[in-house]
Amino acid sequence: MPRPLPRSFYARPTLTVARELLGCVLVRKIGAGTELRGRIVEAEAYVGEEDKACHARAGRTPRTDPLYGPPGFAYVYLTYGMHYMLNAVTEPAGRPAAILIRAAEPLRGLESMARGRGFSSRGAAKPQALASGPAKLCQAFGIDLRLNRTDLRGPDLWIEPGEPIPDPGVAVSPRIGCHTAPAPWDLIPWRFYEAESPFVTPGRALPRKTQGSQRARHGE
DNA sequence: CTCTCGATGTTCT
DNA sequence: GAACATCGAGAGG
Repeated sequence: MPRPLPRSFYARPTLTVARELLGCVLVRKIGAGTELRGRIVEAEAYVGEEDKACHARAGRTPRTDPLYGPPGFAYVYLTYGMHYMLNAVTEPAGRPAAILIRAAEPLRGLESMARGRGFSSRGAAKPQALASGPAKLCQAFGIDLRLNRTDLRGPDLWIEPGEPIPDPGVAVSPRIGCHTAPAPWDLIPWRFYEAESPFVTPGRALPRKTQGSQRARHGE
């Protein structure tokens, strides 16, 4: 039974929603039988036309239109010509904002997720390789453009409440992949993730401008 | 382990 | 034309 978060959950400040989305459970129902479930462990906030890393920085266009719509719906788009990204629209209608769901801890339907990721059903795919990044998550959960504008109360895709993660378990950092946005939007710490989780985006060398070794040390 | 590069198509300048 | 909310393969230490 879908027990989705109510629309009022999303109709709040995006930073609050992003933080509280950690620990909630993303559910994808495919056909009659398969139900994929994953615990959200990483999310990023994109807020308003003034946020120069947000797609809405270019104003309302056919692509960004869902961001201006009512909260609690999906905003799905294609990037790099091959990867889909899943967002949850937030804030009251008219204010463009959303949360990028970046990573989840697989709970159920791991075999189907591995298939979606292109792993042969023979080899045992590591669970932390299934949805540890926004494009991987979409592959694992079978999310593509057909789910753009989908109601996040189901029946195809929804998010349920989960066990809340206490503050000490949550870390923040700049948003990943926003290094070309003008300051302060490139460094503003609007990425939220579970500090100790092995299911978040793996640390990678960020495309560096001219600096040498500038590593995002976290955890501790 | 680190770093570089190419895939691939839509959107924006 | 360039950029792009990415990923994985391959080269090198």
